[in-house]
Amino acid sequence: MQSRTPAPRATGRPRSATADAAILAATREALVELGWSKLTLGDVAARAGVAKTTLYRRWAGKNELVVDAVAELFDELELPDCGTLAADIEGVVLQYAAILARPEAKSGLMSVVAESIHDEALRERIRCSIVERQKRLVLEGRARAEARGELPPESDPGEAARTIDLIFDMVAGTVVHRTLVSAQPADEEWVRGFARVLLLGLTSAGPR
Amino acid sequence: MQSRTPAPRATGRPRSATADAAILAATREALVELGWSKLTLGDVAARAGVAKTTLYRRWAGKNELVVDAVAELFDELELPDCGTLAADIEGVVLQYAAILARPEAKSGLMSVVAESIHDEALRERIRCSIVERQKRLVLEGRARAEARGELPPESDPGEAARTIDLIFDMVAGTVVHRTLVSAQPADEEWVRGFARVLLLGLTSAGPR
Amino acid sequence: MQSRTPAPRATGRPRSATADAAILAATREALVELGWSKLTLGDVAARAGVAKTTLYRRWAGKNELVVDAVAELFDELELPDCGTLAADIEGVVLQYAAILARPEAKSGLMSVVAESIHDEALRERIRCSIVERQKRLVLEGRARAEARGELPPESDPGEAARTIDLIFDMVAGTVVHRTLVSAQPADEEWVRGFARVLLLGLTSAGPR
Amino acid sequence: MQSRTPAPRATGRPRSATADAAILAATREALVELGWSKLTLGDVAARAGVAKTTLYRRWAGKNELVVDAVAELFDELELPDCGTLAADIEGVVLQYAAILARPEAKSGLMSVVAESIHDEALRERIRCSIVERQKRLVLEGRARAEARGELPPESDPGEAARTIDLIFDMVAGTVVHRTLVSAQPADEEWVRGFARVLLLGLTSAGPR
DNA sequence: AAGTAACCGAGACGGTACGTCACGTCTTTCG
DNA sequence: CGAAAGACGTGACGTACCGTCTCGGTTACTT
Repeated sequence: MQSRTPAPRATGRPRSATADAAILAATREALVELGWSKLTLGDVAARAGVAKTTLYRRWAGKNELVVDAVAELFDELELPDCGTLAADIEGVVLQYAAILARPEAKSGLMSVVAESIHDEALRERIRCSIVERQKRLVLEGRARAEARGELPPESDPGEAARTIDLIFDMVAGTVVHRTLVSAQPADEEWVRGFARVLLLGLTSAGPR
Repeated sequence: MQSRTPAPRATGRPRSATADAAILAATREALVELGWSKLTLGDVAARAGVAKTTLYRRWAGKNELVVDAVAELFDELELPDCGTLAADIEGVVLQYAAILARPEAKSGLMSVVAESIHDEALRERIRCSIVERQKRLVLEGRARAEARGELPPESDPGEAARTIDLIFDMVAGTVVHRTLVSAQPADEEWVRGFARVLLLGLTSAGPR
Repeated sequence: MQSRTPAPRATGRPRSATADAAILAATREALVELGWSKLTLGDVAARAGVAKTTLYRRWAGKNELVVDAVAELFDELELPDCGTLAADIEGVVLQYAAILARPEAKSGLMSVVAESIHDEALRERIRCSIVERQKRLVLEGRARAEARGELPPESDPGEAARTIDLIFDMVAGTVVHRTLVSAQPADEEWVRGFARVLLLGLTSAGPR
Repeated sequence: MQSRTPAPRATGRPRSATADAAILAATREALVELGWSKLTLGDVAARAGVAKTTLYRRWAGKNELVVDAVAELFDELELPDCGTLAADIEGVVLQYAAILARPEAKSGLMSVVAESIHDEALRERIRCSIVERQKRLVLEGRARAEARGELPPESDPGEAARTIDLIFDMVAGTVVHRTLVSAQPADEEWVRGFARVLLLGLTSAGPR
């Protein structure tokens, strides 16, 4: 969320801090009820009990607002130490699936990603606010696995980065596709199956 | 795609066949230039050299139109027999990636999927027009692999279906995420790495 | 309605005669229900059980159609010989009022007259089809009154024409205004009062 | 005219006062050029240099707008004291004729009256904004004539009202019919003739 | 009896205007 | 001086009719 306000002015009446929270909450609420395309800033302002101008003073448009509203959802992501790599993978997949099961995350995330295709600034904002926050978990997981000796330490840093990215795309992408496109629940059983395939693929020794 | 027209009437002036093609092409063109949110049906009609009413006579709205326009892109999907399962997997992933590299596919697909979250009918339309068409490739690939003896024949049909779905979600989801969210190209090298992990995960013997 | 058809061809299938009547009747019906501005030719065609093209083959547009539909109403105008000038005037005013009491006449007549202000051809059509048909009654009435000796024979033909026109404007205009603008019924009592004033004004000797 | 605005709010940006005048002027201009049926609110808005929405915020539709635009024309009506009843009648008829000679009055007035046949609210609006404003002149004229002794004071108030209404329908109706239906100018000579008949009819003693 | 020309219904077509909605900006008054 | 309220210009929406056109099929005159 970190500072939409370009410069913290000293003078005049300060901006209401509660308004921010109310607006983001109202945005998520509207996202659930209406979806991205039918969500209007006027409606969000009304739900938040705030004038439209107040909203425009803080965000540049619908996309920016929704990114911030959705990003807050990912603040709760955390990687519990389950003891084994397999369990850790299952854990993170389940957490990610839990967030994506919430309709405000589905509508919001997909829509802003779609919009970001034609908007570089938006893409950057998404990466900072949402994507990197998730990738952190993958990094942590790998570090733990290496510490436990489940994975060999990767000497080539470039290769390491590529692997991280691949894992991340596989985890996030597969869960999203299961949830949104196939419209099937990413429940525990499914997660176990997916995690098994993922783990095998990553740990099986094989020629490059 | 097949038949938006609910009933093929016998009487009256028949619908112009060329108009359909022009409209869908114009839709893809506009999708590339403007993206989903800035695409307007009036603009599409103008590009297609067609009246707005003609467009509304055939499609219920923006979403339906875009689904059909994007679905045509997937008609060219085909599974070349590359001789080995590994090569086949690489082949299909590459083909899918090639389609998703086109901006009209990116914008269009993501946006309608996002919209489909709040629209059951749209979700169904997407499944019929786009998803099933892709899943067919996975089925074919599996059948070939079994015929070659690369994969053991699956006796439990329920388990087989689950595996197919998982593979499909992994392939499509990962490619989409790589291409759209991570905004990195799904080039040949990446595809090789991904296919290797996927193949190892699927073929490694292991306890369920 | 004297020849909408520009040239009566000899060959081919002749136009359905019943269609004309059905269309004009449907027009009057629609005029009653909807009024001029909400009346659509498509709706009239549907009511008449006729294709829109059939309608356009016979009339150039809404105005022309309505003029013909309304003109038929005035065919029934007739001047009964009531024995005295006073009674004759009352009679013709009552007849005119009776026609104007019908809503299809009100909407239709006023609207086409309003349209005729910007359409010379339409004005001419109205004059031929409707106005002259009414003026005939005034002429007849005057002739009878002269024959009875109630009015002195007018020697100056120009002056005679001017008087006829004035009477006609007074009768038709006053009845229309009473009925449409004041929205009061032109009942027998009111007609008696109006006819008395009119008769006194016309017969009182006085310097020009 | 007086206040289309249902409630004069205190808060928010007030409505532009100049916009109202510009819109009504533009309406009259368009009425002259196009007539009622070809007049579009979009065109009026463009002429007035105003957004279409601004127009719809103030008026419910074309009819209401035209009534107000035409009503302003009748604000200038005034009864000059010409000294005699005959001169006063001539004066008011001439004034009314002068207004009706303006094409915006012709098209506008006739059309809204025609529309009012199917719209009670519109009829009421016309009565308030236009008709009553004219009837006032008749009342004034009668009062003056009585004061001068030209007309006997009417004891029965019901009969007085009926006479006023009759005179009003005769004056307004006849002038309208002359101007619009007969499409002849209501010039001074014609007015003199008409006023003479009217005066004789009203003042000649006669049995009821 | 066959040919054929004009009719008929149905309905798609390119248009124009509709009246509404949301946008993002602006001008007010109030706290 | 910020915030609410709400009017403003802009532009797309989806709909309704317009008047024209293409169909397949039907009549009634002509030969």
